Amino acid sequence: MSTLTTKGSATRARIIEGASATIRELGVTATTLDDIRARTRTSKSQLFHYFPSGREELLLAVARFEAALVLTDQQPYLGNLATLADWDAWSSWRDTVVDRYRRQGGSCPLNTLTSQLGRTSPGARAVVTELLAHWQSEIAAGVRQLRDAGRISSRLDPDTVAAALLAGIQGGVLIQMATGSTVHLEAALDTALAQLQASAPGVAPDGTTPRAFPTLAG
Amino acid sequence: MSTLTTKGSATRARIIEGASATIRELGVTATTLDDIRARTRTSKSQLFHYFPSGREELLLAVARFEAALVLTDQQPYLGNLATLADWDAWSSWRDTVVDRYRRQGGSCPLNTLTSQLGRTSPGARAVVTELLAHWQSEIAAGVRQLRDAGRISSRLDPDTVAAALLAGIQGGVLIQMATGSTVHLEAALDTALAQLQASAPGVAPDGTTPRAFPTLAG
DNA sequence: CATAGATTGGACTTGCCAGTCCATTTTTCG
DNA sequence: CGAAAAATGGACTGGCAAGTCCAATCTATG
Repeated sequence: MSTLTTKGSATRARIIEGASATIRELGVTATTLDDIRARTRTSKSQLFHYFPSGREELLLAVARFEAALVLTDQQPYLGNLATLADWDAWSSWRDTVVDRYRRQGGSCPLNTLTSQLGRTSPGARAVVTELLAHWQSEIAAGVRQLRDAGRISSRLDPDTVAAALLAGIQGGVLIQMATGSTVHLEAALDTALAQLQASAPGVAPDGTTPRAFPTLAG
Repeated sequence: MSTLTTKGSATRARIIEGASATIRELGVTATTLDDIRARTRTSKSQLFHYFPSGREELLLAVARFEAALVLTDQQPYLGNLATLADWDAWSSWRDTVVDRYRRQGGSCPLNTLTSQLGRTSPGARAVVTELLAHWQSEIAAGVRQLRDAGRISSRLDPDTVAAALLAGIQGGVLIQMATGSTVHLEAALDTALAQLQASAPGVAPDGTTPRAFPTLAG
């Protein structure tokens, strides 16, 4: 690998971003190198100069890019979860997640990339796995915070709760991809948060709670 | 469309099943018509005889086939949910779901098919949407049953709970595809069931319950 | 400035794969 | 049986898309 000049790394970044955008529009399968070339105004040799082993390598770079995007995008909210022990932090995080995916209109490039690369390339699998682990650990930290502050039942295991919550989010997004609606995503988030809150000491057995957090009243 | 003879429909079915199996192994994108031909010992003309508009049409038929498979596979357990109002029914359903996907080893052809066809073909989208709706309504019926029997809080909305549960399952399977592990799937199911049970009238605020159902003890 | 290495343009090759076509065989049914 | 319809075999086409290659240009730096 030759050392990149300023110009070089700019081009490389342009390719990745363009590829990412193209994939969002067309899907991984339908996206060809020529589509990417067209959007990024690059030549064949540039693509293979910066990603010598070709398409796979570029797609992997896109996966990393998308993963980083998700994290930097969520991080402030996740950070709040881990430090505030405050229902409002959870509530606004919930809204952020829903907003993000609603705006994204059900594309989730990472899911698509996983479908295509997951089987073939262990690298892509690792990227996704690490993203999930990171995400989950931040959620778990938030749950632990709540538990230590005595705001949820001490019988809830933070890691299990976080795993379930993450699964709900991923599934909600997946379903959004098929149906176009975010109701499942919202149901997953709201249900999980309601569960946390309902477990709080001092909440009546039937779920009635004096706090202002949304519950699942029928 | 010419009328199918016995032999004809047998061949057609063989193609669909073979395609389904091939896709499980190779993924949708990597599966070519020749792969399917090889496995099903058919000729090009047969493929296009039974699926005149080609690959897309065949894939759609596979999607329908898989959807039907999931439903007939789950139906007895789902039926129990809707009639028994019994924690054991839920527990064994939970085990069935986990078993099914664990045995399947994280392939989920429907997810893969959605990724590839969802964008292009509205037909595939419809198949998945309908499968999800069906599945969800069966779960919701079970939850309603529990509620009417007074075994869970009346404040839980069956449809919302079912939507969240379904999202958790789908997400769990999706994560299994990336990580190879079913812990998220199990966490989603266990958390949801624990939530239902914890909401039962007579359960202590901290989640302590006299019943034998697994809880999320830390 | 000079040169080595980085960057870029784009024509060309290669191979694959969906889809076409027609000839042949098999089945149905009057 | 015998014609019509259905089923099958497999060669062939056409196009597309990934990857190669080399010549031409830029950029860093001594």
